[in-house]
Amino acid sequence: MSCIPKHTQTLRARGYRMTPQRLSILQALHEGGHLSPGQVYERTHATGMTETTVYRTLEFLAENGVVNPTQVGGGHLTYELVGHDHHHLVCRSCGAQLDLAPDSLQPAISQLELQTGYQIEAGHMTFFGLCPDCASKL
Amino acid sequence: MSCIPKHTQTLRARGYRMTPQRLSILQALHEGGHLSPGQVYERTHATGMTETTVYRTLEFLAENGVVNPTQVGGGHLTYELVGHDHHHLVCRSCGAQLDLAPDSLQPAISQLELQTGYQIEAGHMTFFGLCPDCASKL
DNA sequence: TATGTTATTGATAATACTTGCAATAAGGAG
DNA sequence: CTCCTTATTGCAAGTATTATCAATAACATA
Repeated sequence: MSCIPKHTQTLRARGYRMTPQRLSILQALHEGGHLSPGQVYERTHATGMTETTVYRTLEFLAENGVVNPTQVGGGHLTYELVGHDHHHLVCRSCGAQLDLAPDSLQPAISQLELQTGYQIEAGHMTFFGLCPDCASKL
Repeated sequence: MSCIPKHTQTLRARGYRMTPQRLSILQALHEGGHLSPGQVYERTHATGMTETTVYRTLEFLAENGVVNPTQVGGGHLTYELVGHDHHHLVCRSCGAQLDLAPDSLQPAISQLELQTGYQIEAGHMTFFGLCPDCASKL
């Protein structure tokens, strides 16, 4: 079951349009998990996708809450569909990555929502730190 | 009082060197708060700084825990000295930003450290969400 | 189903960022 | 103080990302 029709509705309701390019990118993210703009382009350019469109569409989808932008490692951005939520913990020294349960931050986030009145969408946060191995070596 | 001598020691202890370029970049961050690579370059190129060196040095300092890379808004990275810790909450619709107290995440982070064994350095996290105004409009 | 409005795309050009390598200089050893 | 090792820099060339604008096509309406 795909959640793509739902996103189509969301966008239409706001006056935007669903296009083959947007569908193709959503499909790629649905199958691929986190992908960088370059990886999205690789998976979609067979159908006549442009790099410009990939970048623009990913940013557009992020603004509309359909995908989450995530900073993994050294300053590079990846994107993933909302609803595939989980958090990352990456070692700043060796780069080792750990996935964290989506609700591991829930208490903290609920607390922040109460304090600020914001409706927080923190489906995909990345924390940096030192893994036990590297911490013991430094 | 500057904390730069302390960072010099840290780097030397690991076999790295302190250079005029690194000092100049640390100084700029000390005065400027968060800065993008471009902003760092603007503030330092009078002394003969290269763009390449700015990018390389910021990445180097981040790897060594001297600066925090922070993703603010649409995929662009800024850096700031550690020790100026606080978190951000930015509205994905109108861009409004709120600063959060540095210890507002402490309980959650301590919890994660226990679970994973990692030593987490989350001095500067950015959360996205909807501010009360935008939430009511959509 | 045909039509009009306007969101979206693609091509091009500009800017931002990264990589490779030879030349330089930090800082430990003598 | 001088020399040596090698971390660091600058240059030049490559790749990634963003901006501009005319041409296209989604989809609401009749």
